[in-house]
Amino acid sequence: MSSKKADKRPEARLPKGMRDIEAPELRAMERMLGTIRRVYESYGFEPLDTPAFEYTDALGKFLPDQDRPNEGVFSFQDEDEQWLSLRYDLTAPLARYVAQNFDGLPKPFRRYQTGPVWRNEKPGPGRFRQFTQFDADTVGTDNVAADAELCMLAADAIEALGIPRGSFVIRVNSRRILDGVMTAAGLGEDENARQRLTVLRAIDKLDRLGIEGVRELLGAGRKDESGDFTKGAGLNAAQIAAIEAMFGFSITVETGADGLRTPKTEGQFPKGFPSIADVPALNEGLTEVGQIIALVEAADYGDRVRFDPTVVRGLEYYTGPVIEAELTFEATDESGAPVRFGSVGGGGRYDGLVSRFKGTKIPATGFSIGVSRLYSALQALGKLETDAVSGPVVILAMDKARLGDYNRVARTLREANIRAEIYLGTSGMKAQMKYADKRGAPCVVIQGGDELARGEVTIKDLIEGDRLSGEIADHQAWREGRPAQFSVKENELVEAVRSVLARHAKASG
RNA sequence: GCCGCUGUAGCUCAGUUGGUUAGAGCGCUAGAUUGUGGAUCUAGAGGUCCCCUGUUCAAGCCAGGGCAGCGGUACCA
Repeated sequence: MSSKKADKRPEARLPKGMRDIEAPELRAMERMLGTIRRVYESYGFEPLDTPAFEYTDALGKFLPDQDRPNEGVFSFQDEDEQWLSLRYDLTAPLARYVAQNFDGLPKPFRRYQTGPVWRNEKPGPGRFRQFTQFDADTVGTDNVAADAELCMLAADAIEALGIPRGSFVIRVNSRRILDGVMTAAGLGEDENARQRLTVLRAIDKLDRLGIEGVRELLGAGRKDESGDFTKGAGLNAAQIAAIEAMFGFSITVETGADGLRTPKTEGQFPKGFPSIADVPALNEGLTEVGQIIALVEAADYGDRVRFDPTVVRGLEYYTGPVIEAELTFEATDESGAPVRFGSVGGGGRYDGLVSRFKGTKIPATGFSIGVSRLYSALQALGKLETDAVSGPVVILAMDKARLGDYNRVARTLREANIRAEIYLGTSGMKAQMKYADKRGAPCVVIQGGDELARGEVTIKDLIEGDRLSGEIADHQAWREGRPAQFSVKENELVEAVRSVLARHAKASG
């Protein structure tokens, strides 16, 4: 029988696409962020933090013809009716910060930043509405050395996290190459803007759908397994062949007698289309990617960074080189099904983002790691020490009148750098033992009337006790035998606890 | 947004052609055991059978509508 009162109780539940992160993951995540931070710091980037929300117009998310914030971002109105939005990445707030503080900043300005971002989209497996990014950006230079550096930074960060060389690749392309190819294919005019977007989306899906699927999307369209039809770009066979020709473009680096490296590009369109040298955007794009490849090869990153004309990235603001960090190994999930991790980070050059706020041109380039995705990958690779922190030593509250003494015991352990806590509940000894077990305590400290009278403390090694329990079937014997416990004088407490901790550190290491 | 699948205890699930008081395992709480986490045994708590409407003497089961979750797809700064 449910009362009306009960019906009014709120349901304890998470908003969809949100999640709680508990101690083991939180600790592993923090170690991971520390590793990435050290790499970013080593390249000279400075930390910056900005607020979770910004004025919506500063984030640049207005629909062209509507006075309301775009869907996809969480927005609300301030008391003065101005629209505010939760940040959906860390780049837009950076652009605002740089524009606002431009005169006082060193140029180029280099900063790193991590924190949660929010997107109001349908959540999926491994996709949440709140997630963490870790960005490094260089603002105020159009030097491709900045883009090349980001490729190396990405490789260093991923490797520092324990992903071995050969299990990941940093793929580089340029938006100008894509634009040039589309121009060559006859899609350069303004009226083809929509078609160009469709073409980019189709190319972006090459790794997932294969060449056949991309052909369908470039042509009439494609029907997926669920029966849903995706309209294609409507290109003719010759145009499709021209786009496909791009997949064969290559860049090689030649080292001359003087030790200087010169990039050499190769590729050609089918008959009836211009040569690549005759399309300015394409030429510039290949040149800048060639320079990046030459720079990373000179620094011995050539095995981890390579040109890939199918990299597209976001459609909205990239203007030059685009980079994507991809994991190339496969793993299996709990049910044994294969999982591909794919992209764990990306970025590129966005020359228009800061300029939105100022009249002058301020080029910028950046790279962003998708922290949660990378975390799942590390987990699948077994590169996370999730149990690196053991539970605290639990001091049993045997006698309430003696809480003062127990506090002294706790303090002694803490001063010796040992995590320790007094049982703070009100239940009896049995429940306290269960509590210590559940907390993952390596041992408990027992000081009841017997020990007090002798000036001693009893230490029970829970891990050793658990092991011994396998050999004891009879509960009476288990209980009365008091396995894995011993008593020492009060002043030997720290030493005794340390010996227990050391025993298990060895056993697990 | 579109397509498909699934909704029964905290979790995983069973539930007969529609038939009385809806079950199991695990988990949880307590006792056997007043100073001992495991094992064993016993007991207990825990249910809007997703919601609404309909069919029927009778609905967890049938029909219609809705909602939610999952999977795929689209979009993704």
